[in-house]
Amino acid sequence: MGSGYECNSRGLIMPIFALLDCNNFYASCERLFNPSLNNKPIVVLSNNDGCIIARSNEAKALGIPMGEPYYKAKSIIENNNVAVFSSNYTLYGDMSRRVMATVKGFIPDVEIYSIDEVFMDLSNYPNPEGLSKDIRQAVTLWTGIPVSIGIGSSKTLAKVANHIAKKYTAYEGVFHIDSEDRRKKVLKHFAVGDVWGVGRRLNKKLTSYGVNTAYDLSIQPDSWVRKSMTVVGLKTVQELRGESCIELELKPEHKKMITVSRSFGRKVYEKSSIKEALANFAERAAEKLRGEKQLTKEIYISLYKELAASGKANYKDNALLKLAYPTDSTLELMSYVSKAFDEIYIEGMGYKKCGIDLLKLQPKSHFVKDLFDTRNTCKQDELMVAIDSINNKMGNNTIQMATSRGKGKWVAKKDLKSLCYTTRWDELAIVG
DNA sequence: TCTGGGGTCCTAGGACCC
DNA sequence: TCTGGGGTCCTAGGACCC
Repeated sequence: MGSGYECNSRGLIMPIFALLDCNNFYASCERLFNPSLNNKPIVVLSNNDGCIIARSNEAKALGIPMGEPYYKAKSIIENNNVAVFSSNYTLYGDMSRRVMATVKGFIPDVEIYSIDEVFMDLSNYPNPEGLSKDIRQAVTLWTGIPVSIGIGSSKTLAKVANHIAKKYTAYEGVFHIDSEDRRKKVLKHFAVGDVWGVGRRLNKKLTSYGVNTAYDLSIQPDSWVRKSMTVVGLKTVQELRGESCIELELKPEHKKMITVSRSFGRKVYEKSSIKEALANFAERAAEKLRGEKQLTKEIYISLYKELAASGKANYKDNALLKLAYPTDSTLELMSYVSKAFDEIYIEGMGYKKCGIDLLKLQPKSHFVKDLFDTRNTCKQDELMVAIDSINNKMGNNTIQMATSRGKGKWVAKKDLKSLCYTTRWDELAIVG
């Protein structure tokens, strides 16, 4: 306590990681702008209003499971007056930025791990626990989002500690695995399936071998772990023992792929509708790509059809396009996608979903035009910059390519979406 | 054409995460 | 057992080479 450094059994200095995680993030965001929902159950639905992806504590207490299809939970929801929202990613993204900005005000060295989680390196701070309490308080005060913080000598242990901080209110939202005794005690009561890196599949396998708790896993021999969980699992196990193997990623690496895909609200047969959807996705993907300041060299197009007869739910038709020259132009992407689509589309087929991936990305700054490249890239760049800046200022889709704007038969259902309280002038929250 | 052994590169698919 | 969309990483296996 007090030095800011922990030592392991060999007397080596160990790093200190903290993980801040927003409690029931999406549900908390919705509640923020609707105080009448305080202490009331809330659920948030996935795209397409398909299933439940976030629940307030009250909704969890009602026994509504995570990932439950909406229609299955409908009776519980109606009987208990549960507030239901379609997901509103604009709102969540904006609230996330506010939370992260608050954290960065305390700790400059952070890794934003997901929309509602951030890892911090507290190795050089004398009182990690006190500091975490201050951060937690500031985030609550300045953003209204409740958060929990877990502290440990590896990222995996910080994750475990975070679970404890959330579960046991007596710790007031901050829990530190600060000794060997505490580490063992905690891991012995921690289900192996809840460990970061152990998914459904591995959980099943491990429990079948009698490895039920995180502690059980942590004492397995390396060779066995390597064999049954690959090198990834070995890292997890070492981290559970308190040895840090997964470093903080302070600077986000360049993205390796960009995906835009969507399920349709229903089966879609019209060629023009699917083409319109793909054009939309190409547009979105190109925007993301330019936002990342990268170019793409490969486009992967997938159409998902439903094969009722085969028992298999989804069957996929793909096309992989390798581009002669890397690009970030919406126009080029759209024309490639459109041509490839014509080749894989089957007349009369009912499609349930489609999407595109951009692969083999490379930084735009590294691009050198060669003699055989006859594209007018400068002119396209100017056009794209103009479109992006207008769309940024005036809202998405202010300017859109004609092929991507249509009747929108493919558009997903979003019946219960809340307003964009923080990002759109016309939907600002009204105080009064 | 198979006979051996060894190596690299690429892709598809699986498993995990939020 | 797929209910959603967007990611990353690892491995097995095929193609191809000597």
